[in-house]
Amino acid sequence: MPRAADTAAQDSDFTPRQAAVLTCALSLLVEGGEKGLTTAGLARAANCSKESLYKWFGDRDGLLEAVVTFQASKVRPLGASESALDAAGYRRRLVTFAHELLSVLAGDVSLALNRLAIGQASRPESPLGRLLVERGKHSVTARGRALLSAGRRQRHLEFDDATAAYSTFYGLVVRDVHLRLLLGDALEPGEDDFAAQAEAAVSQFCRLYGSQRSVETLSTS
Amino acid sequence: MPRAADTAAQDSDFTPRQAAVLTCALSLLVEGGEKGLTTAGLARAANCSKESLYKWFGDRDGLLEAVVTFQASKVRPLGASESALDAAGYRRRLVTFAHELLSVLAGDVSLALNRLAIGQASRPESPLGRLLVERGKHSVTARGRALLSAGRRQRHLEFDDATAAYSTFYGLVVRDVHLRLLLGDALEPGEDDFAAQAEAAVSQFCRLYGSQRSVETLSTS
DNA sequence: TACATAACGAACCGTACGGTACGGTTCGCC
DNA sequence: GGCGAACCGTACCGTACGGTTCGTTATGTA
Repeated sequence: MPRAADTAAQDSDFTPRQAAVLTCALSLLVEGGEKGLTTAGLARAANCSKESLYKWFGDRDGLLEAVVTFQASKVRPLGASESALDAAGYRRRLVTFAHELLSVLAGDVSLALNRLAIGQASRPESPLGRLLVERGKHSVTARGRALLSAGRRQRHLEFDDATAAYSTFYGLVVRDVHLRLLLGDALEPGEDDFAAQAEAAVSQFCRLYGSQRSVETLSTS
Repeated sequence: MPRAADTAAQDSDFTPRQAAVLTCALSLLVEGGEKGLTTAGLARAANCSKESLYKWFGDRDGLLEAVVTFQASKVRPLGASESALDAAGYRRRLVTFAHELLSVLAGDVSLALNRLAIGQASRPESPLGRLLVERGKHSVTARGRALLSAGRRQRHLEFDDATAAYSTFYGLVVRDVHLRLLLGDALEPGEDDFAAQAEAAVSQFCRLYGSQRSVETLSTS
């Protein structure tokens, strides 16, 4: 009985059949949460046998892990092109990033997977939360830090610690929106206008971190 | 105020015995998450019979609901005294509030209950998340908004929308710390120094919202 | 055509949990 | 003292789910 964790982690590329099954598992997870994803239910919905599920993923934990890995493998792209921009152009880049961040966090699958990982947090032996953070969140964070560092290099921003600066950026953009969505709370009218929220957050961020040269251009919308 | 007294009395509707059982349920919930709270387990741990549980709380959902309202009823206090302060004193009040906010969110029972509510979010018919938000989060939010409004009245702060201002305050203070704690992630060294984090966040907040008169005093730590 | 590999589908098992029923015990009240 | 309500402890039932086994059905290869 090979450890499902190993096989799933090593070959992150699944066969087309497995990918279809995992996609189906994701949709089951979106509606119904963790309780909505049962082995029998997945087998029925995906027209496969439970035997295959256990052969491919080892056990239920392996299946959950594979779902997370599978989803993370789809969100790989977007290696932010590092071109020099003037202050206004750089500001637009920040706004775009903030907008994307909000959109991703508010997405159905993101919410479902985060709920799943949080539900497993009490079980320290199955590090699903860690996995989710490392494969999903860290890549976004890295992109954000790189974007801010590029801004510093081009003298649009001023800060010492890129990590701290990105943390502030994240806080200004996301606030408690992510948590409330996770709780099933509906957004107030206006809060769901992610473009406007991103604009406002970037304005605030630039008032805190904009360089003297650029702060006027950066902070005004 | 008859209304408030009425609801407050109804909230603490539990007999001492029931309160003891609910306290026990909370500790079961802290270790083991939702899976750790079973009717049989609670009956055994609290030395009561399952029959009594079902008599008092109806069913398991009723029990969960009772746990949430019970915990919320304990977090009632702290009706922020509304005294006029100079800029430095007001700033200290903000820092204290931010520190308390972080401490509460990082507490064991808060994390356990938030995880519970998030886990139930996929089931729209049992509005546990709503309940948690309304009884716990809203009271904190209301206190925060009142604190900011007091600051505006005393000309320490300047803003139009108190709700938006508090949202920014929350974002600067909490960032992604709450979510990462919910995911079971450990805080980086330095991040667990809530006093320092609160100081830094308040400095940033005052740079954004401090009045011209007070911004110098408010923003320097 | 004969054989092998893989997967399907259905039946099955053990367990854990929500919910119920029942006998025995304690405690307050008349 | 006697009565009834509340409660405890336990045994029990039905169900749902994770995991296993097995007979059958392709599909591909020599």
